[in-house]
Amino acid sequence: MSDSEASSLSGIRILEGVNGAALADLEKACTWRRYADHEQIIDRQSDSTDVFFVVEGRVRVVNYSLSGKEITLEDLSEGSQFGELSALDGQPRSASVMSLDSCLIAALSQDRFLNLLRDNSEIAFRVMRSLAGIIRNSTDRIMDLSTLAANNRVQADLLRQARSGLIGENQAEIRPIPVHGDIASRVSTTRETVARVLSDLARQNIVERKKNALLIKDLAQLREMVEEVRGE
Amino acid sequence: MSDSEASSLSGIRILEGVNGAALADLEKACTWRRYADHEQIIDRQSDSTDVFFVVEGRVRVVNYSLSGKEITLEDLSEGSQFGELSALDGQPRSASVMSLDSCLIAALSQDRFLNLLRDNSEIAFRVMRSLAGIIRNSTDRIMDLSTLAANNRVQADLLRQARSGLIGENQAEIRPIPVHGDIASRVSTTRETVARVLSDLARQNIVERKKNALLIKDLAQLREMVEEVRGE
DNA sequence: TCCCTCCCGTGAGCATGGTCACAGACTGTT
DNA sequence: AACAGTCTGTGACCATGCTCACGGGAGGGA
Repeated sequence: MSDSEASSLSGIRILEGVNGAALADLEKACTWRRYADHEQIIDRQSDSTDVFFVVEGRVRVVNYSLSGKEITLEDLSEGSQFGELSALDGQPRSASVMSLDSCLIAALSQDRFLNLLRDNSEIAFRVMRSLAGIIRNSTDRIMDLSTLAANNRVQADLLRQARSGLIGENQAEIRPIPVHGDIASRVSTTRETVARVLSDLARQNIVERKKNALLIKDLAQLREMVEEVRGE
Repeated sequence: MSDSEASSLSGIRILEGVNGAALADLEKACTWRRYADHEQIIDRQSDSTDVFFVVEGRVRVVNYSLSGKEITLEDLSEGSQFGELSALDGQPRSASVMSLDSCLIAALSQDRFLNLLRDNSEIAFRVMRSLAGIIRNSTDRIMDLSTLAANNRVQADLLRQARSGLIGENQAEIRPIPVHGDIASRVSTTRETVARVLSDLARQNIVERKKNALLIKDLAQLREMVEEVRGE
């Protein structure tokens, strides 16, 4: 992403096609703010209703159990938006959001957002499709939690991550090496279980821990290990 | 619901406020069909794109693991719609839907549905709010699956069901008596575990199985049992 | 160089709850 | 009245995986 785009909304997917003047207008209407690593951007249960655009950096949508256990719902990168739920229905925030990087975030008021949706059905459709995507991911996750054992959920997560780092037909590289605790938080298990699964896979020559990448050497077999148990 | 409304779309929540002529037009555009008990209405993975309205009866949105285990995602009653996801994004169905009763269902084509949303932003907003509600429910469920033990999930489900049958401050009546297997399918556990939890609660005088209702005699204590574990 | 702080790896112990197996209750049917 | 079908209750067994505990490696400041 070039610097000239860095502080504009031109990279935001749901706003694609908004013409220059209207976009400049929106940019002016936003409150812009830069966040450092691991800063809280939204607090669950708070009752703000702004919508946020991720202009630069990455953010994580999370929830905490009362015991402090962290459940990752989704990671979002540049071009995404979050906070639509409260803007749409006026209810309190359903989850917390924190920065993973140094982030540049633009916040748009509920009013402006709703007007935008009302006046531009193309954008409304993009929002609906984005919501539909979140629902599809959520139901997949519910199915995983309901039907897969913990170690298979870890394997399934590796497969998902592998999709963006394919090398040829049967191999993939995940980089940077994922932190075990992060995987655990995504698939609702413990750091230790993730470590054990990875050790097992390494012993079976299916993955290999490289200097700064995790190499998956046999995608097919990994896939088989997940499917196998799904079936029984 | 009176008979005069029984075969019209006037009870469908997202269509509220559509004026008579336009509504009659939509009604004519729909394919109407009556389903008996436990008939399949949508098959997961199929690639139809219609949207369905529940005019009469109740339907269940479910998914099956390959082993045949049934995971209930949601039960819908009169006035709801389903099938929007595929209509919006053109992807295959994300879940199966079956009738629970004898149902009267109206199906509207993707084209007509999308035109409707484009031409009537009020309806588009209702659809968005409805999607937002599904997402909120899903994330709650993911949190429950991630942080609660099986028996606490059963208790939590009882609390949810109790909300629509309150008797005074601290008691509630759930009727008809829920079938154990149904609860199990909603909270992803087994029929046996549900039976054991209910037995325990009966022993502790918190619930009582009546002739054709489940009486919850101490909501406060039940609530406490769930919260307690959520915290640790 | 020496801490300090994150991670990672792994063993032991134990609670949870899924599985299997039956027996009993209740309903509607012939 | 007998029977089939569906739902419930409970015991026994045992795998999974969470918890706790600890040691080791790798990087980064001072």
